[in-house]
Amino acid sequence: MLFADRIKQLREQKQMPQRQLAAALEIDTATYCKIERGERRAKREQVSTLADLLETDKDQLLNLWLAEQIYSVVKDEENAEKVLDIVHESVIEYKSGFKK
Amino acid sequence: MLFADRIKQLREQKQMPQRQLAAALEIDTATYCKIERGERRAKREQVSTLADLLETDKDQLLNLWLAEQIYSVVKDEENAEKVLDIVHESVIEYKSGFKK
DNA sequence: TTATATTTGCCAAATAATGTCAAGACAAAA
DNA sequence: TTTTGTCTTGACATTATTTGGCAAATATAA
Repeated sequence: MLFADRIKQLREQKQMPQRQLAAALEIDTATYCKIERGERRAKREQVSTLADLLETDKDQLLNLWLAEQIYSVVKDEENAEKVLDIVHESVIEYKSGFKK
Repeated sequence: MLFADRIKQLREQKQMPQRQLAAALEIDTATYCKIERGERRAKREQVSTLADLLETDKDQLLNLWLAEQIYSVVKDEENAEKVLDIVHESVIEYKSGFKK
């Protein structure tokens, strides 16, 4: 489950209306609705705010937020798994000090 | 090695000037230069054209092209690997028929 | 019904991406 | 040094994408 589904799940668990979250993010409820349905992307700072309001772990939620962005790149790709492997390799190389 | 580095490597192996590839892609050499340096993103169709000119496998090059896009999302992230794992999971779920 | 919540479509504004031009840097000759 | 060709950079205009709001439509309750 990625970001959009997750914040919806959390919100429903807490029985909060979208309106309340939208207000906290200072956006229209329609916009918030779109974020929850994956039609709009939340901003990074908004993820943090949401984690607070929904009382969930910031890092975990941020990971889902990032995952959703990546997913949108590969979701229709035949070789999605292979591509992810390639990136995984690059991340490891990067961390091992082979910067840039 | 991701897309940008790879096309540069191939071009140098074949000792072709950027000018030649730029012409084939119908873009300015400056633009091509930026693509090769990762400052601009090639279009999907351009990847195919490049694979032809550089005589390399299309799918493989396309994978690198996708990888580069993903990498740009997670490269500065602490939890890059974890995020990739999450996406990997989602991809598997998707393929297993749990559409949408 | 009435009230509240969510969703949708459309629009304008904001933001990001793209490509070109002109100039600069650089190396290898000549 | 001057020339030639290649590559790179920065500023800028153009284009494309994203964003959020509004209003209307559709649910969901009460």
